[in-house]
Amino acid sequence: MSDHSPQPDGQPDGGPHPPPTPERPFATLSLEHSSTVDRVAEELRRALFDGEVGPGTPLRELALAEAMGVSRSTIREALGALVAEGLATREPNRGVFVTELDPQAVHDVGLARAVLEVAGARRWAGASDEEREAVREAIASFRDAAAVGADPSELTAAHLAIHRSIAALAGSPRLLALADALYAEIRLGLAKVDRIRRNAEDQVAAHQALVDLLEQGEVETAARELEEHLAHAETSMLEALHLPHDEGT
Amino acid sequence: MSDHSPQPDGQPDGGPHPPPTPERPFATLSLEHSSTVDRVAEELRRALFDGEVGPGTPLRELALAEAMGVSRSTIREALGALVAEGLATREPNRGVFVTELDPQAVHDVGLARAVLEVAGARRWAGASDEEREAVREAIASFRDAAAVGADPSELTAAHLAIHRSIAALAGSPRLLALADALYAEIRLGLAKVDRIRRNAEDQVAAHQALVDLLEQGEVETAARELEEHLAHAETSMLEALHLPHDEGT
DNA sequence: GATTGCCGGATTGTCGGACAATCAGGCGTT
DNA sequence: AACGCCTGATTGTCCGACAATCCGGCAATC
Repeated sequence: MSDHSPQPDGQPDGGPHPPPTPERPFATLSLEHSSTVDRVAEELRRALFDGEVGPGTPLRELALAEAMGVSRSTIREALGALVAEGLATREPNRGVFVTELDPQAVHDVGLARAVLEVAGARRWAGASDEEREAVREAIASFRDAAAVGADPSELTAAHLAIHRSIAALAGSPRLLALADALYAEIRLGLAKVDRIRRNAEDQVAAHQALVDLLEQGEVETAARELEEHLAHAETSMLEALHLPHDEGT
Repeated sequence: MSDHSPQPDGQPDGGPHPPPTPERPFATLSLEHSSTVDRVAEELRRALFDGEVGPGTPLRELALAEAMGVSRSTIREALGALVAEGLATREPNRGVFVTELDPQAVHDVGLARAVLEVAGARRWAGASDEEREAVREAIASFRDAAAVGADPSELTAAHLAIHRSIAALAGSPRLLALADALYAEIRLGLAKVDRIRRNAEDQVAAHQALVDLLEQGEVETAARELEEHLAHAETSMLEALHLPHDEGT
């Protein structure tokens, strides 16, 4: 929860820069300093999300250092970041391991999601125009992705982007940062079992219906609908995790 | 968000160990490994909360290393932890500084608090007995502290402990971890302006009334009451931060 | 045969030193 | 006053080192 928007990759912030004004001529310019640690952490995240290293796998400092051609110190710092994001777990004097999602953790993530997203949905009317528009755009992207039959991982990303935009309605960077961390954990759990996706078209329709309710001011109905949707998603994810017989690559 | 309970000191978890059973004879035993980094981080937190180093102060690696008699690497790691908790901010190539709370940040913290605590309050009936009991105990402690006229910092701690116990009602470690981070930021902001506390007895009564509502099942009323309380707390904190003329020491 | 004691390899935790890259501020030049 | 340059301070990253800790296996013990 450091810079309060780890933005674990995948969902672009959407917020374009403010236009330049006569008094502030270069307001559009910005440049992201990328430290080595950042790049290492990013690469590790990618590997986790792509399922290249499964839950429980130890992340050895020396091995990683040699593999990525950087010093052990740098790896150590990057691992610290992953641990802080919940993607990995540090066991003192034993090392850090890719986080394993037990049913309890899945439930907790579901619970936390519900609180954040319902809070966002309830604030639909009070949110800014940009925030509401972001939700519509997220749905549109999801619809497009489903239409062209994108791969499961892209569908998942687009799907989560919708929920993220809903959580963003609350207008709190800190809450959004937590939501991002939760979505990252979800992606971690779904890395290897993405195929379980049901009919994408149905999903699009369901989410569209949800937003329709919001647009019509039926906030409470939408909130209940959302909670149900999330409860369903949770059991669905539990099933997926209980059938880890994926047989070796 | 690593172990999901940084427990930034102050509020003990309250949850005692599960009793030993015939099959698990030593369930009560546990031992906290304290690494050097942990202790450094803890000492830094203390210094921040006690106002020994004010917001905006740069935390120089070399200086800290020499002062605390540890290596720069260790300091660096500890600073990373503080940054991850939001207590400090890292500016690339410039160093890490004690976080300064601008009005916008205060508002965000207030917003996030409201979401988390209201969510907890709404779940009063659904929470476990221990969690409800924790709220009552927190209030009792606060009352005691007010009665014996404890110092402001202790009062603040006891006060926040109440709100923490309410957030805990939601039953989600992840949400609670975020709440802890928020309380830590609040403590940071209040480090030097603790005296603004109004009549402690009134505060006790107000919180007692809130819990009474919950006990009576008036959840929605309690939720509204709580939101109002938090909004008030926010403006009160803003006032405090706008009068930083603390002079001397 | 189960428990205990001990050894060895692997890995982390911490240290110290080193150096390039970057930044802030001062100083002189134009 | 704006620009360019230099210097000192600080960070980012690297390397090598060593003790502490942990795991596993093997031998000794009851």
